[in-house]
Amino acid sequence: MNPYDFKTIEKKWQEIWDKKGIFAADDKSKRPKAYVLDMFPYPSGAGLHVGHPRGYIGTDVIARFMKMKGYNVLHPMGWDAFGLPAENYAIKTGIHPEISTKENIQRFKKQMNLIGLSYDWSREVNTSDPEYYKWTQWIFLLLFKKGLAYQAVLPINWCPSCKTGLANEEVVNGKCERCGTEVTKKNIRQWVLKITAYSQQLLDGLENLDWPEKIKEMQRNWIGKSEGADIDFQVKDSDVKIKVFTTRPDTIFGATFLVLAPEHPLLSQIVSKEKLEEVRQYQEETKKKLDVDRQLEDKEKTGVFIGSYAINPASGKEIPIYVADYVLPYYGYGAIMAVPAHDQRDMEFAKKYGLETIQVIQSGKELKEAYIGEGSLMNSKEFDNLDSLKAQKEIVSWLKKKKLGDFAVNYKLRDWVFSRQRYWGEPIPLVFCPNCKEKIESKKYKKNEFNIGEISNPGWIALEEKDLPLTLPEIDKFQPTGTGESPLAEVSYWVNTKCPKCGGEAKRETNTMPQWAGSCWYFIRYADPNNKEEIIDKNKARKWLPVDFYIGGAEHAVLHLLYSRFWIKALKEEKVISFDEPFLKLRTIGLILAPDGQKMSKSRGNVINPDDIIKEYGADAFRIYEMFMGPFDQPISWDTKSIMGAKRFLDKVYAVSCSIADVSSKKTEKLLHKTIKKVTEDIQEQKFNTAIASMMEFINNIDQICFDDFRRFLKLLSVFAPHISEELYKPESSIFNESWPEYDKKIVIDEKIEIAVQVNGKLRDTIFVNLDSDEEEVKNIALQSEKIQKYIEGEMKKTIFVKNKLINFVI
RNA sequence: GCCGAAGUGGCGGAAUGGCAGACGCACAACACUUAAAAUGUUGCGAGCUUUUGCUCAUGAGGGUUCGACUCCCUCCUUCGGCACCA
Repeated sequence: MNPYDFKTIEKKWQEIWDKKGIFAADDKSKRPKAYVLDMFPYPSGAGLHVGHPRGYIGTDVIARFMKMKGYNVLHPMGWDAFGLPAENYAIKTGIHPEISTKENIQRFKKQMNLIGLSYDWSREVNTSDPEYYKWTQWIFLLLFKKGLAYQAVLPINWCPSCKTGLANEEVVNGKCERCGTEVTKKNIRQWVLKITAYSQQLLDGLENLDWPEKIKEMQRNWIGKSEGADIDFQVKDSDVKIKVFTTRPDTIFGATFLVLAPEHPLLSQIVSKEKLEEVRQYQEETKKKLDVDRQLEDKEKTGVFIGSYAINPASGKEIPIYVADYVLPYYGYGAIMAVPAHDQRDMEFAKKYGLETIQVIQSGKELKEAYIGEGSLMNSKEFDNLDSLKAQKEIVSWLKKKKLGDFAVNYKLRDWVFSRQRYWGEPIPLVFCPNCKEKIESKKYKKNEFNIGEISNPGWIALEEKDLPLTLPEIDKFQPTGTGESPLAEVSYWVNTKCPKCGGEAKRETNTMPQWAGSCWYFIRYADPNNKEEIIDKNKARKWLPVDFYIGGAEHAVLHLLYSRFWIKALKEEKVISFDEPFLKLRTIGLILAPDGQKMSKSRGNVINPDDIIKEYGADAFRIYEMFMGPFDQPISWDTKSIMGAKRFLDKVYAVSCSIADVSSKKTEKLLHKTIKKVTEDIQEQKFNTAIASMMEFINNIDQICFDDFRRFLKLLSVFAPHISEELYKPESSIFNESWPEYDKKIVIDEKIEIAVQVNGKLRDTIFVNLDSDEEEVKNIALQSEKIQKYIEGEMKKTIFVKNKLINFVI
């Protein structure tokens, strides 16, 4: 048997597809649309390894399948091209990120084309292209004007030696990845987006999405809704009230102290003179700690009494106020009422500092550990003996009447820190104008002169749409400034500008946007990539959006998918688009690990390059193997040996094409229809591995096949192995312009079927019976079997009969 | 610690209440060949058995059921995610 010449065939068809534009999405077609999308990659310097294409091939199978099913398919690809590695590479080598990024994109594209992926390259987008990021900036301004952007001073990871801010991934074990210095915190002015304004909507929106339950659950946990109460604690001898959130207002009589986070804003007002120094020192200590350290598992609790007391609004008792780092500033109000009897952390803290413990829920046993369950109340005055769930409602209502508290909902979700002190990102299109600042602060401005964003961030003025894109200035020094600011801050000709509102002297914002910005909305742009007037034409938006099928790594379960959903909800409110969830159906890919079971990475030296595999076995064999190796959503180790199986299968298909008969045998015909059924169903459930297995069975078991039937088989194969299928199909234009084969229900059915005969649930024989035989008929045949007779001695208690499956005699 | 997923031949996996191991890899024997490779044919969970066949076997133990890889309980292991969340 001659192996087929994949090199020639694959190159030939890739060129034909490209020339004829077979896979271009048609803006004018009346056919129903299917938008099939990959998560676009960051074009790293390392190129693709064999793990990346798994998702791309899966998406490609679906896109080609949908096309043959009669859909007008949109299947684009692009580049998430801003990001840290390109900038770090520039710092090291002086090569401009734009240049290295362009080179990387070339390489990625070449590798993708070798695989034969059916992308519509006419719609390619690149997030670092000014024509693209013009619209990223446009969306930012829309959010800003809507009041969804605000400034805050927040700590960033800071390397005191490199004098630069660090991303979380650049901090390894609390040390700077580059120089090994201990990382500390530095407060920096940041832009923050109010994603929390959409907490409930983001939670509710998950309901109707066809996403893996696991991913939905992760988003729910991330949003972290909890219901409880806000309660005010009056500070003794002061006007200050400390607000806390609690999920257990029923335990309020057991609240014997308050704990504030070291970052709590009211701390300085209520700390006593004697304790001032001690508290300040504790705050400093906390600053040195990284979140990681602060959250270490069995770390001993630390804290400081601040010398002041608060009044428990229920019991009226005076309770001490502490500051401790186990209370986090971001969650709730950065302050808790501590109930040592019913919260383990509070109990540990109380034991260490000798604080009072009052049990208020009956637990039925001695309290060695905090009792966190439900029960009847005790030590709670008029609420005694009330069930804790009921007591929650009554106590909050009672506090509400006294104006000391109210029912409240709290979310774990935090607002999104949106600025980066970096060069290689989208410039934030704002200027700071002292003149306008004064105008806003003195309220001497006309109605509609300033937008909501400008009024709530005095001095910060939005660029006008006609001035977008605000492009990155060319620089050749990418080194960090040492002050924590972006390298852009050094480019004075760029920074100093005129205010678009008043024409006065102004300075540009030098922070840039995070990498997520471009990926929040790229799928919108694919529908209308070259539009210079609008972000997207309304008709095209209606035609293509939202995404019907989205495939990517589970590592994006929370951030990318959540941020993107947030932007879409805001854009819908502004009527830019008319859908409120971007990705209707989502499926995740299992990681491909190196043969050693480790993650593939350059540093481990275990990377397998798809180019080498394709050179040796061909793109079709590579594609078949990637889809055959195991369930699509499970992680799996690469095994180059096993690809031989895929190659042999294709060689066999090729051999069949050389011995075509005039008519197919009955056996072959039946098998063909069964295979069509199985492959169709499996593709719809992304069970690509079993779809391929059934095609292998088909090829292994046919005896005599005619060209028409062989072509039907090739259609099934074509979505997985497109090149060889095109070649053998001998098409007019392309096999992908043909329609997906249908199977005949009558042919699929077997008239005689084999069923299992069991005695006491153990298999003893199998017999052939007519399809749909009834119990009596099967019983008669089964009892004739000698094997069965051997086992049937004594009284038959009952017979279990499952039509077309089995008969079981219970003795 | 919590949440989630998973555990099946030498290996990747199939079967999600009804004949465990489809399909593939590796391996072995045979055929073709001067030879090797490639290809083809056959075999391939373990034990007992001359064959027929029998017994055991899906991480461990228990349970439900006529019947359990599949459902329930306890435990072990691995992988992922989250982690002092008030």
